[in-house]
Amino acid sequence: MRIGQLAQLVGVETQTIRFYEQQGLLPPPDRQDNGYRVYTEKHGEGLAFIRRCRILGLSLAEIHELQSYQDDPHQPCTAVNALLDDHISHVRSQITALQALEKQLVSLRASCNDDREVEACGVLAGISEGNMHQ
Amino acid sequence: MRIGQLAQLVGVETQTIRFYEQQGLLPPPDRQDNGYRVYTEKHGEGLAFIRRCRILGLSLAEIHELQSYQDDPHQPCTAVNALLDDHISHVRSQITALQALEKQLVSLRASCNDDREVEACGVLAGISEGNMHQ
DNA sequence: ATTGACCTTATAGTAGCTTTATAGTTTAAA
DNA sequence: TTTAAACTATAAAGCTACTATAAGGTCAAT
Ligand SMILES: [Zn+2]
Ligand SMILES: [Zn+2]
Ligand SMILES: [Zn+2]
Ligand SMILES: [Zn+2]
Repeated sequence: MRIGQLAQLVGVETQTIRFYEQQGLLPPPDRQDNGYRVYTEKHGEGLAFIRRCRILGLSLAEIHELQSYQDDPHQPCTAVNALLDDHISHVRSQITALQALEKQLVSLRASCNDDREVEACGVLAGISEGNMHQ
Repeated sequence: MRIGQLAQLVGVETQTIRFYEQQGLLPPPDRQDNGYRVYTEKHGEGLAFIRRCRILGLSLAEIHELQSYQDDPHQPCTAVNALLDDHISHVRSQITALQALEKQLVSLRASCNDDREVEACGVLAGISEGNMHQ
C-alpha cells in the first residue's frame, strides 16, 4: 500500500504521514525501487492510534510516551493511567480558565450598548481602565 | 524610561516589547544616541492595553483591529462590540469542545484500574480499538 | 509524446512568544 | 583604573502540529 492509499484509509494528508515518520511516531516503511514508501497493515494501525490520540488532545510527546509503554508490554500500566490522569487534569484546568474568561468577557460586553462612538465605548474603556480582577 | 524599566513596570520581558514593536502593535519609540529605546507614559499605557487584551485571550490581529478603531474615535463602536461578541462565541465553543473531550477521557480512564500490565491496560485498549463516538 | 495522477525532498509559513548567539554600552565595585 | 555585572542591541532559531509551496521524478493511459 502506498502513501496516498494509507492517507485516504485513515483520513489524513500524505504530508502528515511523512511528518509523523520524521518525528519518530511512525516507523520508516520499506521503499520500492523508485523510492516510493510501501506500508503494511501495521502502519495503518499505528497511524490510526496516533490519530485517535490526537483527537483526545494528546500531544505528540505524550503519544511517543504511550508508544514506549506499548513496546514493553509486561510493565504495570500505572504510567499509562497516570499520563491520562495528567491529561484530564490539564483539560479540566483549561476548562476552568476558559469559563472564568467567559465570565469576564460577558461582563465587559455588558458595559456597552451599540449606540456609542468608539470614544465612549464601554468595552474599550473597560479594557483600558484595567478593572480586571485578574 | 528604557526598555527594562518599562518591562518591569508592565510585567513583561524586554524581548516581548521588541516583538510587539516589530509586529506593529507598539509604536517605535525614540532612540538615545547609543541606540537605546526611550519610552514615554503613552507607551506604557499602550503596552498595558495589549497585555490586558492578551489576558482576555484576544489575538494580536484582534488587538490590532481594536487599535485601528481607537485611532478613529468618532466612528460608532458597533465593530468593537461585534469583535468582542465573536470572541465570546469562540471561547464558548472552545469550552463546549473541551467539556466533550473531558467526558470522553474520563470514560476512557474508567476502563482501567492500576493493577494491570500494559498489555491488558484498559486505557490503551480503549484507544487502540477506537470505540470513539467521534 | 504528452497529459495527469501520483510520488519524492526541501523549505517556509502559521501564533506568540522564548531562547540563543553575538556584540556594544553603562554602571558600580575592587 | 580596570574590570565585571547588568543592561542594551540585532538577528536567527526553537517551540507545536501541522499545512502549503516549489521543483522535480515515476507511472499509466492516450
Ligand atoms: Zn496532555
Ligand atoms: Zn461599544
Ligand atoms: Zn478571538
Ligand atoms: Zn491501565
